[in-house]
Amino acid sequence: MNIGEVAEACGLPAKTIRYYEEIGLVTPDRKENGYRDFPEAEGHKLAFVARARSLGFSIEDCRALLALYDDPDRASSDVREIVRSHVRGIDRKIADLQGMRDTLNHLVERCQGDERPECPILDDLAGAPGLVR
Amino acid sequence: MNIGEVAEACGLPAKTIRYYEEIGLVTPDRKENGYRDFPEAEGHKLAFVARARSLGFSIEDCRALLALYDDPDRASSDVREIVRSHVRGIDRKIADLQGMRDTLNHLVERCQGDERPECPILDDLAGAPGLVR
DNA sequence: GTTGACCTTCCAGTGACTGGAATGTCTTCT
DNA sequence: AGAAGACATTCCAGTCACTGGAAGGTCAAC
Repeated sequence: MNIGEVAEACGLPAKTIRYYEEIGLVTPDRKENGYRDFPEAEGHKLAFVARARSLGFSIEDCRALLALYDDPDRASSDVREIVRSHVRGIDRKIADLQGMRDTLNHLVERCQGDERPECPILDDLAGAPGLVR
Repeated sequence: MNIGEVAEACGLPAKTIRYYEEIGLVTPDRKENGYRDFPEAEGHKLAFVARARSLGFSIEDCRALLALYDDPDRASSDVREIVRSHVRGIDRKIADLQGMRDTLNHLVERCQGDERPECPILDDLAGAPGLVR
């Protein structure tokens, strides 16, 4: 399979697939003309990585997950631990974002949003002791 | 004020403050010995940016907010629009992360997490038609 | 005079791509 | 046979917001 076909199949841009080869996530063959040739297994790996990335895993997580995927003697607890740790990270991010959103929503509520310069949002950012801090 | 003092005061690393000068967010004076000298107004700007960054605003948002902060003829609606747009972005991120978390939690629930290789998580990533997809 | 804390600039690296230039190859049409 | 257009290749640079480190200058205290 050419890079274009495998890109179409797994939903990743060709540029990204070349990058994944560069960092050693996949190792396609080469045809005589220098074109990459992806056997089925490499296409599967790319689809695997695409799905893992869409679930927020880092490239290094993907590398670890791929290694487990390739290892018939893996322990499923190893997989689960990677995933659990990732979920903890996601939970932290969600909590951070919710904190920001709540603060910002309070500020937006208190701002008239008209043509006048008075603005509790700027006052807060400038360090004025607001109600919500 | 030296960079170290202002860093202490606003809670930003000195490196970050130098970077902010490089990209034109702040413009400290210079002493005869070449050291940066931050007048009070520049220290306030840094504190402003530090707070805005902690609320997730991009550097370019900070630049726009600083410009409004400096403009006595601003309209508070301009401020509010920047903030609202930022909140929309945060909401999108939260929704994305919650989607990931829910999917991952379902997968973790179905994985035994023992010494055996069978693993619904890997099956899902590999594209097996799982229950939760 | 020497230590140590502070300051300076400059360069390189992070993560995960993405864009673009310059060039080569393949397929199809005339 | 030649030309167009779609595909492929490599390499370099840029993104965002810093962060680390090297090599060196300055200042205050002992």
